[in-house]
Amino acid sequence: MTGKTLRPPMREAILDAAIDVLGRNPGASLAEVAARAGVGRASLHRHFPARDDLVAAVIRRCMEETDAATAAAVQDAGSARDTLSRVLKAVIPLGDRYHFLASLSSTDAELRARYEAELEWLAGLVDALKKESVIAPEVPRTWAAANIDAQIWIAWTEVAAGRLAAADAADLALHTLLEGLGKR
Amino acid sequence: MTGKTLRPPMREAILDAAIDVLGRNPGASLAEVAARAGVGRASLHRHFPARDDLVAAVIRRCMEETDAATAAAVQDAGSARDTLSRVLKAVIPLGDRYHFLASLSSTDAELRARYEAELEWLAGLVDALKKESVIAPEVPRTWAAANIDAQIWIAWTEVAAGRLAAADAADLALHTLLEGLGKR
DNA sequence: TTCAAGTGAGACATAAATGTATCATACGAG
DNA sequence: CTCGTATGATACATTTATGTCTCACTTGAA
Repeated sequence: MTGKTLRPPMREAILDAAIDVLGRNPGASLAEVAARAGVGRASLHRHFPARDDLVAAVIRRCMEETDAATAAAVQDAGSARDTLSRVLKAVIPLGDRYHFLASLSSTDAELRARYEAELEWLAGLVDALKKESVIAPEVPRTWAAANIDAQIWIAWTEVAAGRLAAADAADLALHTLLEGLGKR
Repeated sequence: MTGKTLRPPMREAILDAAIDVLGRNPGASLAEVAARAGVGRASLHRHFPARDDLVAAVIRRCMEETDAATAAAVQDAGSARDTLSRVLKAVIPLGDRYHFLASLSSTDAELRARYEAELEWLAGLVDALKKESVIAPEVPRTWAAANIDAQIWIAWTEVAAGRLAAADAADLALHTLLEGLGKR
């Protein structure tokens, strides 16, 4: 049948473990990643010959996941404000993935370019929000963008700690942004 | 005379370099720190025998600096809101120091305890701000505290990047907090 | 000038992570 | 059952960071 996507998805298990372990401690050893994945260290090297290969694969996977999660939120028509709301709801559950991208320092040119494109898109959303007077015109672009990133991270942290439900965290993040950046 | 505090303050230069280098990359080598300080690697080891000694000294120094900077802001009487304003103005220029403490994982019990005390104090300030109706009662304590930390970091980043003046960044951070956490 | 203390440079030993190779085995397809 | 593939365990070589040590040099004080 599918014959390819079935069978022990060891590669996926390693990537999940890497996000978890390297997300907490970027300097963690590959032995720790392999142990977390319940896999031998040698097997890890079979799938990812060098450490950089693993890191690049993790970054690529995080990008794909966040892209997939936000695709629907972005495509749907509507105001920029609604887009922001949908993006927050979609991205906050992937906070650990998103955070991995932010603390990224890959030498891979393609990944760098994709990340730059993401930042550019966020800046564009900020501009659209200003046009709708959702964000005040005198708020600097970078200030607004940094605040959106921060709210995503804070919301995910609170959810991961079990202190908030995902939906509540998204509402709180949206409200904090709209009031914090909107009023003058 | 003083004979001790004068002369090349090499120790201070090393600590400054460590904040800079380790702040950007916690896994950086001591050779990088020594090079940034313009000092031989052997000399670094004379002042800080082991890596942990350097890290602990950096953390201790960051705590002392932030304590000193906030001491006046905290002692002055006034509303919690004014205290928050003064603390932001005082701490934002030390954003790199402050950030070092947040991303800390020292095994030193004393430093851990001091850090816990700082978090406790911040939580207390949040409570006081709620009593003054500066922060809405339904905003969770941890949400508010995380937002204060985030604004300090964002403000420092913008100042360090040359995109904002320190005073403007502090005003922006205060405003973002008051509106974001205050209105319902 | 002389002397003591501190420094830089380099050699050195050690520890840890990384990457490679080998081998026995488990597992699924045929 | 048999074969081929992938895995785990292990050993190994290599690299890098760490920490120690020595020695020549500079500097400031006596």
